[in-house]
Amino acid sequence: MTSKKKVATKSKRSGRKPTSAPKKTPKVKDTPKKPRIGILIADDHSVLRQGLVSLIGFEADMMVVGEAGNGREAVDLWKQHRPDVMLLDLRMPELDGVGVIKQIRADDENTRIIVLTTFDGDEDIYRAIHAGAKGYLLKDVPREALIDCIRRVHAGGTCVPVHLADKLAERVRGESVSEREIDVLRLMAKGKSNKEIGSALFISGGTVKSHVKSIFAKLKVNSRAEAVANAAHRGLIQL
Amino acid sequence: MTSKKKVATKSKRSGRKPTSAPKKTPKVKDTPKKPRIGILIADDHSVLRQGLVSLIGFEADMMVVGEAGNGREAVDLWKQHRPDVMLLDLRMPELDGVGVIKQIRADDENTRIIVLTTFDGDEDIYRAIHAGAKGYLLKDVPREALIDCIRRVHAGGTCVPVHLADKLAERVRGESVSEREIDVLRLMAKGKSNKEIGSALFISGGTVKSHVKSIFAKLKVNSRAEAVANAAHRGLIQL
DNA sequence: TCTCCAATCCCCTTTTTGGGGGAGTAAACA
DNA sequence: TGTTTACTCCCCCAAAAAGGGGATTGGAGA
Repeated sequence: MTSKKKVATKSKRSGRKPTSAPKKTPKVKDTPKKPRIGILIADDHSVLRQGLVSLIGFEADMMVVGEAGNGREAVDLWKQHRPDVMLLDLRMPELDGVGVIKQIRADDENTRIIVLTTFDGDEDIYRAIHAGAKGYLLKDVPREALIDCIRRVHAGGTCVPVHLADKLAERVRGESVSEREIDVLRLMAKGKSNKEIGSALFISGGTVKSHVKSIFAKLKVNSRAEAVANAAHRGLIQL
Repeated sequence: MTSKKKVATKSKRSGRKPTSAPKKTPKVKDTPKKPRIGILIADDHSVLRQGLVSLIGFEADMMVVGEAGNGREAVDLWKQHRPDVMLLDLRMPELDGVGVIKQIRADDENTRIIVLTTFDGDEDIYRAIHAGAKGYLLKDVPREALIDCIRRVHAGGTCVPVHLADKLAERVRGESVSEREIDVLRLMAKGKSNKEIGSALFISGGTVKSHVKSIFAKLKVNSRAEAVANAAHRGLIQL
């Protein structure tokens, strides 16, 4: 399953610290002194995995140590290889990205995980960062940004694109939707009336109405249909 | 922008017909007789493009002739290169996949286009196939299936995974939602009332109500909130 | 041609929603 | 300790939606 491409050892490394120590005689012994950044890839799209492997293959100071196609595999391979950096998709079969982060950080608080995903729903970002991800990239990142992000996170830093950071900040400022309200939202998306929602949650229809009112206020909408659309867009509920 | 990886000319070709004609002396003159399948890639995710380039690079009888990062670019590059097969993502900036298919088929009825996308919403599949796509793959396809699909489509065939074909069939059986009804759905998702929708579409609120009724019937739902959720899930509307 | 159906408009009734309030309890937080 | 906040429940009332019926037009297809 795992591709075994051999990296062409292009010298493009250490472009950030011009240490001005021009050893014109490249000693072969140098290589073991500088171990590569070991990277674990977890994504259910094989084509995308191949893209990452290929991109990372261009970098002399990085190497892919494993590829996982689902969440459980990701945790297993992490335990097996203990990579320096992990590239992780949020939406995966078996175990979703946030679950993977939580499980891994239960083992090692300091693991460097970069979430690389398609979705920019506020909730996804928030949950990933909150769970302990050090970076959050959308899959349309240019190649340089990805590589730069890996280096930054490996060095102990973080990386979140500005427009995503803005969403995060907005999310912190804005009032957050409570668990109970999300229960209501989910049933709302199934077409239930307040009374039906009340029955399902063992509360009165009037209470549901109160929840609905505060949902509207928090999401800044004024109808159930809009609330469902908004909540789905933010990633509060899955359709 | 376009990567210029040189293919390693791995001999893995014609693995389907074991012709049992083991030419131990590979004649160099063979190559021009068999021109490669020229492939154009259109996807807004650079990492995924890289993955495709890399995967296709392993095949001796295929080559990537161009990479587009959005719909408009895709059409331009198609006109410029006239590739044998085009791999196309549906969700792209500037111009979406279906729009690309339509524009290209206006020029050439016989273009072979494979839609390669993340979403399996019924509507996406239907629209793509209806617009003239020859193949429809989800991005989690294994590498072999992708290559096989390219060969099949290039040979004039089609390729749609069974579970997607099922959805297509189901869609044909079920009643389809009309354009006007989708207009209504879109405004519904924005929280508009029937009266507001009527004003926006220059029809009476009563007419909107009729549309809403038939939407409910077709989607088999009984509230606006559920209709929005269902329509979004099917890909009828985007949130 | 005739039929089907999308699109437009209308009637009726009952139920639900949306927008105002207020208010008590328990838990978390400063 | 006091304050906030999620969760629960209640009131009233106007507007909208849901569910039922029917009717006309014009175009696409059998």
